[in-house]
Amino acid sequence: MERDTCRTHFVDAAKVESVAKRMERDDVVRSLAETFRALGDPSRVRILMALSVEELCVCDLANLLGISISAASHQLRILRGLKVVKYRRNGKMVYYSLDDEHIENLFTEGLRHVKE
Amino acid sequence: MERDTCRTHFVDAAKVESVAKRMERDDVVRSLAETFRALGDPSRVRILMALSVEELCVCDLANLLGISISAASHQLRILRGLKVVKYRRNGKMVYYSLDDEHIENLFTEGLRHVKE
DNA sequence: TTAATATTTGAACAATGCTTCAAGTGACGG
DNA sequence: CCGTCACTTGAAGCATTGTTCAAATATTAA
Repeated sequence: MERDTCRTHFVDAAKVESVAKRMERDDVVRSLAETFRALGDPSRVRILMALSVEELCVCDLANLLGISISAASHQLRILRGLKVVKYRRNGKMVYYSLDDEHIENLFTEGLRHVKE
Repeated sequence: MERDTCRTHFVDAAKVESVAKRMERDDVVRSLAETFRALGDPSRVRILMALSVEELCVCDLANLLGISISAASHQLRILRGLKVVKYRRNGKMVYYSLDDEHIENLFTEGLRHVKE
């Protein structure tokens, strides 16, 4: 059935089996990928960077990143949906901040990696 | 010039200025985003998951994930290019493993986040 | 060298994503 | 209630991405 696999039996079936047992469920894999993808955009990385310093309103964020308020809001919506950022409303303004310390850690660990 | 910004002066210019100083250079932002995006795909998350257990050849990986060898190789190329995984050749086989412990940490920290 | 195997690569196609523009909420003040 | 301001949302257009198929490379064995 599998047409595109290795023809020999050099595949270590036992090894594959033992690794297979350690794999997470599909929905976990899916949301993990979604979360990483959410962080995989320059504007959204800058948002994380800014919010790792302090909370900001949408307007300040947009000014800081040099993008339109609409664009900023769209990005924040994605991050919000994945619990990367949280927000609080104060009158007309909405202030965003990082959701939890896992995000902070993800961000700093990522930074360390790209900086070698 | 900026047409889509807030009209009032409720923008906290001092705050924005101080945050702006803490922002990383553009190329750092760019590669951080690239790295996160590289992790932002279910197949590639599974690759990380598998390789966090032990090194595997392309064929075993493809079997494990249920994707074609060609597809696996394409994904590995992306991860290789971003120093997420490294490889060693042994005869005809190529064994892949995670590049460094930053990646391992990124992965486990991400897992913790999606699992609440 | 030739054949076989493991992996890589290129091109093409459908699907997804980011940005912009325009219209829609929600909150406050007059 | 009406207008304004901060923000959100929907739709359209264009770019990017993941997969597949086919052809190419690399290594080993005969």
